[in-house]
Amino acid sequence: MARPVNPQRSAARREAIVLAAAELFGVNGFEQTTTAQIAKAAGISPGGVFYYFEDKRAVFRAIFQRDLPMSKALVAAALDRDDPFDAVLHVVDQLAEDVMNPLAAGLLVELVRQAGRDPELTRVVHENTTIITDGLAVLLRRCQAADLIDSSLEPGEAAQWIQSIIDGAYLNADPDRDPRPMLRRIVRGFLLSGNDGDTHV
Amino acid sequence: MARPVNPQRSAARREAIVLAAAELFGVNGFEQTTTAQIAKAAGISPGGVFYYFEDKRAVFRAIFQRDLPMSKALVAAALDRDDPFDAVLHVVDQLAEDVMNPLAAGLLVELVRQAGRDPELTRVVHENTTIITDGLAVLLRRCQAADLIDSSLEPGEAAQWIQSIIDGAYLNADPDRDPRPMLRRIVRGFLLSGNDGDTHV
DNA sequence: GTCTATACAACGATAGAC
DNA sequence: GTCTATCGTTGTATAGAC
Repeated sequence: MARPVNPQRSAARREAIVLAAAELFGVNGFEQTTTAQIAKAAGISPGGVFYYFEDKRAVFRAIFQRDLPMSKALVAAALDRDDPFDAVLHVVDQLAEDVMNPLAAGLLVELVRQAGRDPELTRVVHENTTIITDGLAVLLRRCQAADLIDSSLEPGEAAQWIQSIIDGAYLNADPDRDPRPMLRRIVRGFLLSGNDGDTHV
Repeated sequence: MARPVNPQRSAARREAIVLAAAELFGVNGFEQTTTAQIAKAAGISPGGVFYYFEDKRAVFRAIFQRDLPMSKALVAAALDRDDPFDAVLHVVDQLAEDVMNPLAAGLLVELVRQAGRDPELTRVVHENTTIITDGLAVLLRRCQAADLIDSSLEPGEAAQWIQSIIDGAYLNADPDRDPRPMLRRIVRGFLLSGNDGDTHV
C-alpha cells in the first residue's frame, strides 16, 4: 500500500467510509448496499471507495477489524477482576451491550453470512472469537478452581456456548427490552447447574 | 392464480423449484443465488421460475411456508405428553434437530436477514414463531403449576428465550458435534434456577 | 397453460483526468 | 496522490412463442 501524501486526511476518509458502510450494511445488508451509496454517505464520488479499499468486501472487513482492540481490552479488564464469577457475568454484559442497537444486530447477521464466504473475513472473525473464548475459558477455570461453578464443564466448550447464547440474543433482539438481566440469569443457570439436572432449584 | 391444466405435474415442478432453491439459498445466500441457477437445478429453463412464482422472494417464502404444518404437529405432540418438563426438553430437541445440517443453519441466517425486508415473509415467520412460543408457554405454565420449574419466570418470555438459545446454536453450528445434550442442559438450568443471586454485576 | 429469448436496469470496478 | 466518468457484466422479469 502506497503511503498517501496527507495521511491524516486519508485516514479520516477511510474512517468516514467505514462508518457509513457499517450503517448501510447493517440496515440493508451487504449485497443490497451499493458502493455508490457508501461513497455518497461518506461524501465522496461514486467510484472513490476503490481508492481507499481494494474492493467492497475489504470495506466490510474493515468494520470488524476495528473492534478487535476492544475485545482485547474487554478480556484484559475481566482478567484483572478479583471474583472470576463476577468477571464472567461482566463479560456477558459487555458482549451484550449492543443487543438493543438494531444496527449491531443487523451487522452480526451479515457477518455470519459473509464469514462463510470470504476467507479473509473468516480469519478476522476467528481471531476475535478466539480472544473472547480464551479469556472466558481462563475465567471459567478460575471459577472451577474456587469451586464456584460446576466442575464437569469443559471451560473452552462452555465459553463457546456462552457466546452462542449471546448471539441468540442478538438475533432475537427487541430494541425496547434490555436482554442483559435474562442473559445473566441464563448463563448463571448454565454454569451452576450440575450435569445430572434436578439437584438445583 | 389460474389453475394449471395438469395440477400434479405443476405441483411437482413447484416442489422441485422450492427444493432446489432451498439448497442454493442456504449455501450461497439469497442475493447470491440467481433465478437462473434455481431454474437449472430444478430442470427448467432460465425464466421458468416466474411462471410458478411471482418473483424471487416468493420462492424464498415458499421454503418456510412448507414447515408450518410441521411446527403445528410438533407442538400438538408435545402438548399430549404427560410430563410437561420432559415435553419442553423434547421440543428443544426437535427444534435443534437440524443444527448439524449446514443447509439449515445457512437458511436460518438468511431467513433472519430477509424477514426484516419482506413483510410477507415477516408474517410467515411470525406465524411459525408464535405457534412454537405459545406451545412452549402452555407447557411452561403446566410446569409451574406442578412446581417443576421456577415460578417467577414469565412463561411467554421464557419461551422466547428458549428459542433464542436454540437460534444461537444454529449460528454457531459445528456439523460434527451434536448440540442437543448441551442445549438441554442450558434450558434446564435456565428453567430451574431461581431469580435471586442477582447481586452480581 | 407452459416455457424461452430477450429487454432493460444496476452494479462493481477501472482507466485515466486532475 | 486523489478522484470521477464510464464500461462490461450480470440479473430480474416480461412479452410473446409454442
